[in-house]
Amino acid sequence: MEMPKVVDEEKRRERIAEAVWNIAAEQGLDHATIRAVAAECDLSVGSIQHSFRTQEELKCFAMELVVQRVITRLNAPRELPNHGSDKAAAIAELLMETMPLDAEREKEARIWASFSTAALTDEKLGAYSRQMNDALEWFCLECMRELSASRDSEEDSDIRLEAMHLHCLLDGLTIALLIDPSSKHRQETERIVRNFVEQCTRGV
Amino acid sequence: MEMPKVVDEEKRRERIAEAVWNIAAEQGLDHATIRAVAAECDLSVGSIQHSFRTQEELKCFAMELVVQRVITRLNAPRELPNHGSDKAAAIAELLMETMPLDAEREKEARIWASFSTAALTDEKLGAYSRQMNDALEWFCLECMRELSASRDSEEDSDIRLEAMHLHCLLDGLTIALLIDPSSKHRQETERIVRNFVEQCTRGV
DNA sequence: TGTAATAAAATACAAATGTATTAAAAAGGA
DNA sequence: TCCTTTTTAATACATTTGTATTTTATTACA
Repeated sequence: MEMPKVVDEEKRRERIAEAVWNIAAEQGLDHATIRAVAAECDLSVGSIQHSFRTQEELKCFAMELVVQRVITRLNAPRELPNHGSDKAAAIAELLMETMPLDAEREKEARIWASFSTAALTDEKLGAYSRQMNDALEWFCLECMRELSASRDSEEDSDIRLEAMHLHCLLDGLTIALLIDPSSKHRQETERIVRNFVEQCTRGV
Repeated sequence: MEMPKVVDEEKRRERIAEAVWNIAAEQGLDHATIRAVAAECDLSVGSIQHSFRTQEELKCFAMELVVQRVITRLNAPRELPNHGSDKAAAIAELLMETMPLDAEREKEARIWASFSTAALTDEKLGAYSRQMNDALEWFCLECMRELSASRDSEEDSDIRLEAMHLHCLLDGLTIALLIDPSSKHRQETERIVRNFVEQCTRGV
């Protein structure tokens, strides 16, 4: 007497959210109107409305999902070489993967930028922005702990500060690459990240 | 037979542009509709239209003006102590002034963030974004040159890279402060900037 | 197969928005 | 004071946008 529920509602919602991402990356979040989103994911406006009562709900979900995916990836278990320069190199690679060095990650970074900026003037989105920020900070902290493990124990507050330094550096490098994604700029980005890691292994 | 021109047209345009800034900082650039701008600066829609033919023209001018003012401030001639730790401290102060550590600068940073993000998907604004970026990069480079002047000459390319590092760090710290402007966060920001300057004076 | 429930699509509609047009007001010289 | 020009205000209008409403199509189960 009930239970039609043919389509996977959650999958549908994610598909719609991804359409929002596409538009946000290519035209800015403010262009993600219901109709534009419907066109982007080949659905009718009615379908979108069936999955999301209001546009606000849709935008929140779209940001929640992107934050959740980023966090999942940052928290993914990893194996690192046990010691020495191998480990440092591995961590540098890890950090590099967060940078928009190819088209796919550039798109992700553009999505991040548009939602983060929107979050500055939208309290609901602000919560997700802080979540994402915390996750990245934690990720940087883990990296710093790994890097400083090899050398004489340092004050934890110092490591925290260096983690925040790293975190901000990554954000800034990301922005710089979005503004100028030239290959020269990409190379400089790589060198800066590697230098940072190298300095950390040497202790300062 | 001509020349009424009572009001200073340029002043008027700047006043309107500043209204755009206010709205961008408080609600996001997409809320800066003609009517909202008119209300913000107590003018009629007709007056705005007299000064700016289209909304696009207004947004471009508003960004051009903000970029121009930032650049002017960055390029302002300064006197620095001649040598040693005094100079380093002065430069740290200089850098700190670019951070959103009070309400006024936080507002400026929010304006910067909204326009910069809009510039990612608006080619016209993109030009101004790159201008501002170059100016900040140059400013950082000057700071790094001052800091490294005291110690053995370094490769210029290394200094350039450190300048880019500093530049990105400042951008990232700015974003972090916009997301979490707590006083604890502000203190951490100050410590990171000072540590950076100090490390530069020591050479690495 | 038929029927109740659900999903999708189409339509409707009010509010907002950019801009063009028109009317009013203001201002400086003759 | 009057007249021409400019500025400001008011109005009009076509689009766009969010959302509500209505229709149509689909699906699972009896």
